[in-house]
Amino acid sequence: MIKCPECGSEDSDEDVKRAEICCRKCGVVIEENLVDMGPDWRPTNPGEINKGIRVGAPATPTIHDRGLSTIIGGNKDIHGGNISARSRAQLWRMRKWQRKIRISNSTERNLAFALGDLDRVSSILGLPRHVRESTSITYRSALKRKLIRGRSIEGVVAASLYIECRRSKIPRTLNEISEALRVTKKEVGRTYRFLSRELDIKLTPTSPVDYVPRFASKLGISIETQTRAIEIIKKAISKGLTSGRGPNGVAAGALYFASVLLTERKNQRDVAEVTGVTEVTIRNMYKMFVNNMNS
DNA sequence: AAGACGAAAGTGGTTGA
DNA sequence: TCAACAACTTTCGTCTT
Repeated sequence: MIKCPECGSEDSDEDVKRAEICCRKCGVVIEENLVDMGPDWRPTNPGEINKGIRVGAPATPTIHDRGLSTIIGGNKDIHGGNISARSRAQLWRMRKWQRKIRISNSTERNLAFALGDLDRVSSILGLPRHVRESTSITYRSALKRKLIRGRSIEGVVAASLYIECRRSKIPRTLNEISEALRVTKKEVGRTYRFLSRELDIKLTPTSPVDYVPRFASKLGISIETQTRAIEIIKKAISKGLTSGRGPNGVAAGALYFASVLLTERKNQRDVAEVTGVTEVTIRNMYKMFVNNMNS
């Protein structure tokens, strides 16, 4: 168990889904971007589960050929000795063809690029592995259905990522994703709607509640205040005040409101900064909460 | 001086004819 | 396809602490 650097409590909470460890007492995030320390092998097919096979890389959707290709090695024989010029030439030709076959057509090349982007971005955003994998699966099906045509690779990666984050209930805002991938927010939004229609993916609207823990820990807001913010949001939802309003705006307003109520006041600029909405929106949400929550 | 507040105009997306 | 519309942003001036 890890000791919290803020309050010294040893009661920490490991959230595998969000890849975070946070303190149960004060809510501070102790560790972010957890690395899965489990074994990096796993059965590559159902039959192998029982056999307990422990070798070989797993087939992973995050590499364009699922990590199953052969790599032809260097110019030494198995004893470490040199090999003849003729064999060397042959090896060279074999490698050449291997490369060509591995990334043979435009589809494969596209996938290789896309998965590279995905890898980079998901580490920037600190996303757990399962999101990365399901994103690459989504991307593959988009590719197979020829939905990439006329769209940028980054745009479709961004959209797939956005979809999978929402599905796994660890939403990232359009802002965060578009920034990480250098795609405009507009394009991500458009592509995301297109994909969800074409691939028949139905998403439940994001609940502002899902944003609270992450925003709160970035702001250094205590668990009590977080809990209060969540209560506020739930109450607002049940009164129908949130419909049509951006979930991150609602989360921002509720966090600000809660921080004022519990005398842990944060300034609007900081809240605006981490939640990706403007101070004006926070004020509007705040006003709305104040006017409607005194019952 | 920094932060909070509000007004007003602008922007991008959705909707319904 | 286009105009109306709501949500949100930008900008800026004023008030409060």
